[in-house]
Amino acid sequence: MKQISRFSHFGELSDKDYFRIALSVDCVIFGFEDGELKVLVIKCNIKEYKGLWSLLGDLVKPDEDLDTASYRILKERTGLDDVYLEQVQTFGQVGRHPAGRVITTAYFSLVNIKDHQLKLSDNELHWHPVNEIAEMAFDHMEILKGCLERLREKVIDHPVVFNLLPKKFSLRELQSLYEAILNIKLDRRNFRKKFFMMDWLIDLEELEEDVPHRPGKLYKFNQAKFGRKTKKVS
Amino acid sequence: MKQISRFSHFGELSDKDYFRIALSVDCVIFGFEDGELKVLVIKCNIKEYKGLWSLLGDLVKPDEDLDTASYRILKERTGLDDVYLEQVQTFGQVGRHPAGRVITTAYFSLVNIKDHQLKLSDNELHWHPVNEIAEMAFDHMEILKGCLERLREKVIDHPVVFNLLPKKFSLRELQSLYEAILNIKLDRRNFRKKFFMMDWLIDLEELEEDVPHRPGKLYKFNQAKFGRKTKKVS
DNA sequence: TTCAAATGTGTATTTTTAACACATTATTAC
DNA sequence: GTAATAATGTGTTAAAAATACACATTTGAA
Repeated sequence: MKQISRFSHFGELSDKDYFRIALSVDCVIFGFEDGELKVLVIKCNIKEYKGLWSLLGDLVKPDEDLDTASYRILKERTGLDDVYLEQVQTFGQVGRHPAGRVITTAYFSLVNIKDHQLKLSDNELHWHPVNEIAEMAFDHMEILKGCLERLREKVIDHPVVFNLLPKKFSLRELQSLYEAILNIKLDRRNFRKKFFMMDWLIDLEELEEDVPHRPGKLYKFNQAKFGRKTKKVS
Repeated sequence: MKQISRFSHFGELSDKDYFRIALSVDCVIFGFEDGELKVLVIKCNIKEYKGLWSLLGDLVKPDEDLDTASYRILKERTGLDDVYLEQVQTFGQVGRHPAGRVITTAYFSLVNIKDHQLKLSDNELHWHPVNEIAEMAFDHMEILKGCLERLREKVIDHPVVFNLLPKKFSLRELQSLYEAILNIKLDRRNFRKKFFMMDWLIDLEELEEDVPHRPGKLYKFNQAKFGRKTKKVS
């Protein structure tokens, strides 16, 4: 109770208010490729979790905001600037990291895989199908699940999936993306009807190329209608 | 980049991976009284925010999980054990706390005000109508807004509001609670119909007492249908 | 030229949500 | 005890949203 009082009411933090704690952010970076939802992971080298996949994360710096830290990681890892990023949950279990007390705040982000293919090769980074991951290092499986669930809730009401697609895309690609995220089959006619009604799409009057079948029309996201990408749409 | 590698891949955290950071949790404790949604606040005594309301929070202990810390605060402040608690968001802006770098994880909780009236008197705690708070200490206004928004989303699909009511309640009380949370008027007939359809309620075959009008039937929450209070219902 | 595969399109049905009014019951005031 | 007050309790109709469903068209490939 004394500690509460000191903390809530009176001046500076005293030495014993601090302890050896590290703060990190972990990014669940989603991508979409070959009809599958994928997540960017890296092989874990610490002995406790040798060989398992882990998420991309880093310690937060003393003078760095949480959001800034996660943007930094994304930039460093994917080279991408203008990505969708959303804080999901903070994981603070005492024993979650073998190296000590590390609290991590999880973010999910949505990127178009094609936009940064080049950066991947010389690295141990890897796009892994979300559905095919059963085990990860640390509590990263739990983090991944939490972020996936949040993504699923999000896409139902909010136009965020466009961050996973190239600028121009067909309705088939869009539908297949929703099916991959939600893990369900959708009716093509109802899907199209709904999207046209919502007015989220702009018809580019162009056709797909290099597809082994009748090409579909290409669309782009009606961004003007929603303002900044990362802003929540009500 | 070196720091990323050390952190992600190799053994122990080195000294420079730590910095003077304090971790806290803040609880937005909601209650319902006199037809209003209220939040439990305390007068802030630090000079920068003298006289403003602040949320109830405390530093997390070195060996304490985040969830445990927020339960502890609730227990200390309200005397209540079995409360609904949900993590909402972590606030880590560099300058958010005048005493130093303090990162806080916000939780909201739902309690029945009547259950712990006694504990309040000798304290500076105060139940304040949510709608009448315009300014708070620190970034607590932002935290409150975030939690309120989360609560609003939550109550639409999930049976959590019962935590704000006494064991026995009338449909009028229940509806008035929804109206207070969502800040809208609801149609009484549709409201009742919906609740009976959802099968969330058990008719206690009792009537209200001490009401200055025709008493309504009393109900209790159909808890058996949903398992643990704090568990998410899909 | 034919085949395969995906595009593009509309209607009927069901379900959900929203709007809406009056008789009944208990309390209170006279 | 009678009348006034105030809230309870109850169904139907209309509108909107979600779902189910089939066939002709276009292009690429064989």
